[in-house]
Amino acid sequence: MAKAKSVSDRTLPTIKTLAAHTGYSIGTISKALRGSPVVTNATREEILAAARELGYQANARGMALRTGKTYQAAVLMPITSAAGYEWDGVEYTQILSGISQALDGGDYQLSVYGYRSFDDACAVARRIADQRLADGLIFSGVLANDPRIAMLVEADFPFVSLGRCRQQLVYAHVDVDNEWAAYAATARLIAGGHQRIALINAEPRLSYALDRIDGFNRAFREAGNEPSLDLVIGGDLTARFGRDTTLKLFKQPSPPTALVCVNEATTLGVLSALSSLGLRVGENVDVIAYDDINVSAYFSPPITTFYQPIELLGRRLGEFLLLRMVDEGAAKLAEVFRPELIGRQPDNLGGRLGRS
Amino acid sequence: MAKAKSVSDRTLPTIKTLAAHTGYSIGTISKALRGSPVVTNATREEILAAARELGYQANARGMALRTGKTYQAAVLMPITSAAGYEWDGVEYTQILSGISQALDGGDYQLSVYGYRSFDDACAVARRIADQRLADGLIFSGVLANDPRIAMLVEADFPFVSLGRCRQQLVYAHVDVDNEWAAYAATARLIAGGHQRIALINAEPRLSYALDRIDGFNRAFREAGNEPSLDLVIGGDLTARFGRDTTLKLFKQPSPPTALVCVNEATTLGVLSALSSLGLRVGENVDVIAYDDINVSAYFSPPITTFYQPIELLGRRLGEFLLLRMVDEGAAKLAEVFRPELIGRQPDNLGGRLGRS
DNA sequence: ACGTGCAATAAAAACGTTTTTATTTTCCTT
DNA sequence: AAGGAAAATAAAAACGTTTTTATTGCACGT
Repeated sequence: MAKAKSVSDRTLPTIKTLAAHTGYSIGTISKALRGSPVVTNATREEILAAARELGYQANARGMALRTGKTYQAAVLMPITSAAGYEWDGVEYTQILSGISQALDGGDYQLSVYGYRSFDDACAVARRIADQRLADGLIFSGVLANDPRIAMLVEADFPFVSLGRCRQQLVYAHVDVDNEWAAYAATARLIAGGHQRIALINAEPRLSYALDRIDGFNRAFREAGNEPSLDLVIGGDLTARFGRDTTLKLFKQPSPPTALVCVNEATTLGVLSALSSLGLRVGENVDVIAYDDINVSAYFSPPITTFYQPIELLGRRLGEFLLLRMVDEGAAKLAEVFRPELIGRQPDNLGGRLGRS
Repeated sequence: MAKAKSVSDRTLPTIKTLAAHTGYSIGTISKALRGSPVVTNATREEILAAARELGYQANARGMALRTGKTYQAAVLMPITSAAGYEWDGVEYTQILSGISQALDGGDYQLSVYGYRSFDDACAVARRIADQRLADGLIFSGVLANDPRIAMLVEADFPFVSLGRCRQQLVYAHVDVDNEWAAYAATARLIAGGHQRIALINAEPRLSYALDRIDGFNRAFREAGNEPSLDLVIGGDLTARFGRDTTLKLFKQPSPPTALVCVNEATTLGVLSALSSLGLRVGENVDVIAYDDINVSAYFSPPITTFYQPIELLGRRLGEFLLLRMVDEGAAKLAEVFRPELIGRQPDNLGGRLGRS
């Protein structure tokens, strides 16, 4: 039985193969392939033809070693522990998908680094920058005071963050306008007659959780009311958190009459809790949420949400990183998306707002 | 204003730095660091101490170039197009998380390759193997007759697939026992008195979709009934597909009385449709589903599911790949997980089965 | 005392590139 | 027709490793 020719047997054509094949020196081959103007057009054509013929592909490791570049774009990804896994972090599929789209066809390869804790994330980021494991870095889960941003800015290492910190630093980033998002949702509920509004929020050390609280407060302030700050709860964004929190809130002497939920997983938990409490959305209580994987339309009842174009955020992250890696200034690379309201049955706040 | 020292200014310690620092030659340094037995213990200690002191870390590119290894583990990931994004592929977060856990601490770096179509996936797989862009490959979405498996086996390139094809080939894989899973769900419904059972399935070119149909058929056969094959529908596994399909099924003259749903996204769509049709799960109709991101407990009503340990599958994929890359035979690297039933209200099939 | 064999280390080559420096060729100027 | 600048290409060096080959020093047996 003849053993199949293993992929490791064959040897790939290198620049040397091309040199032998065409009679030019390896230096000339290299220059021709890189499009250097010092080689004659005729020579270049000849070499390119040979490259095509032999199926030559530049060896990334050789290039990397010589140039010092890695041709890797690193992404930090939170790793969930197996135990109580629930929906958590699912939007990462979209983010990676977007980044991958941006990188597609270019020279950069997407490299994923998992981390288990924030400290871990910092350590990994530092290692990537210090050892130049990649030419650039993308990460999310930005804290109000994020040491990664400070460190990377200081080191002048190319990166793009999904989210903004609260320090006065210039860096490339993409974000959702969380302040406005929370403001708009809260204002809509206030206009609908609500005073006791709960905010099911992310952990308050996260920068965007603070932004949401700011928007929440602004809505009350503009309406001339005191914000119901006792109803602002932060936690991990799982369905369980949504349910547990809701059950707790409605045990209070003065429960909320409406809830703003920061993602769909918590929303699902909130709806589950409301249903088990015998409360009906749109009648006894109102809920406004934010999309991440866009299934709110299928909840019972369907929930009015603000749509966040997560995949687009991902694509922009990738695009910005590419620019940043070719030394585009960080100042220009910033984009903040405003979520878009998608009204759904039976959110009849619009009606209550006096429109009909 | 003094410019911050950029990360690209400093030069990292190399094996040469260590050589200069200790007085040994670079060859000896290399051997000492790799733990070769030819160097004296005293020398090794001395060199390791110097390495620690200078914070030396081996340069992956240098190693890669010399050894021909890439120290990259590639993963093929489906890329969803931005347009109608819905939940699709969210389980990839868990899979990547599991793989990342397996790779953690080792020498291999996780490299993600996006693909937009099956042909694209094949092309990317071939490129990875041909050009040795990575030392190993993981992919999912296996077809009954999957050209990637045939090609990689033929080339003897290390890989692990999530899913099994229907060709007689020896290759490392991890899978869910889909035949059994569908069998168990269908049998449970048949025992509960159902005859007209729908199977909301993946596209039938996918190997596991066929496995599910097999199990579905076996359950009917063992009960001595004709399977309701007209109620087996394949499609993309979105919530929209679940809803549209359900609405269609219940317009038929002879609609199903129970449904088996292949993942949670479709389940959500199915529930949404049932609700809009005025049907109540556990009363007019029964539903059994399969977990992917484990939120079925929060559906209204909560749905009985078979739990699939997706993150564990991911971890096993990574573990198997590591073994495969050090030349462990593929034959030993196979594991098929059986999902576990998680009964939830208001699935009262248990009651109807005559237990009480 | 003197090769022998072995242990320890040094030196050199190689992996596939890019880049710098050197050489050859061409062609223009006088 | 000779000299020299410019153009084209070749040669060599370098990136950081690992591995193969060469060298050194030393203990040993005779």
